[in-house]
Amino acid sequence: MGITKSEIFTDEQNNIAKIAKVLGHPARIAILQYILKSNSCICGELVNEIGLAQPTISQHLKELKNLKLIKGNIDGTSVCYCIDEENWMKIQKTLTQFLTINPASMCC
Amino acid sequence: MGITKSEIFTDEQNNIAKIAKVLGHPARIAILQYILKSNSCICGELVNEIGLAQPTISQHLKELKNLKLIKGNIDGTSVCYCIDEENWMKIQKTLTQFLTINPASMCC
DNA sequence: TTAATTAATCGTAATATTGCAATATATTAA
DNA sequence: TTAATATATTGCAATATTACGATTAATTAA
Repeated sequence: MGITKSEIFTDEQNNIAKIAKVLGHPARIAILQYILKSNSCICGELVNEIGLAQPTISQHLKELKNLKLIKGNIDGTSVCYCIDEENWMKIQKTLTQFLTINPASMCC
Repeated sequence: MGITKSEIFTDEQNNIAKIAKVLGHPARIAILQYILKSNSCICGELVNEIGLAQPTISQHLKELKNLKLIKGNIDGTSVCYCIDEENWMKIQKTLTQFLTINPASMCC
């Protein structure tokens, strides 16, 4: 089918999966790493830095924006993207919390 | 196209994305949460617990096994799945490290 | 205004994912 | 052995994702 049955899962499960899904592409990881690395905001340099076409980068940026990992500020003809600190922290917390194992639950 | 250009990204970027991709489905999150919650290992209860067909669950389990988040022990006709603690920790570290922002890099 | 620049959107082809019925495999029980 | 049970695999249909050329929209420079 190709369609995920979101209805049968909890909001938390859907939320964690949604976050992970957006992080599940190397181009988006590369974009985030580049923004994190650059002390200042960046814009279309991503197209040169990463070897993907401009519409492709734009599409990936859109997904990162939708999840609110980044935000874009229009600066002349270009757009400056930066980390959306507040939401990043929330997302970080959600994933970190999920990944934190209670060792007592292990058995094999 | 639908094909990810893995060659143009670093191993680290591909690795982080691969991990996130596996976590990017609510059924797999639900499976992991169930294993974590149950004090003992589980097997086909997942099919009853989660509202998906047996082959679908089996497929999701396979992906979790491939990433080594879980491991399966054959126990009679059933299979007991549990967290692969060692690898889970590694994966946890990889993601957590990536998500840890250096606040100095923010600008907007 | 017009040209240049930059980024977003549209349309589309190629590939991947999700889900399940049917089937195969493997182990245990009788 | 045969039947029963549990899980994995195969094959397929429906949908999603990735990537990019072409185009559009928006801003700045001349």
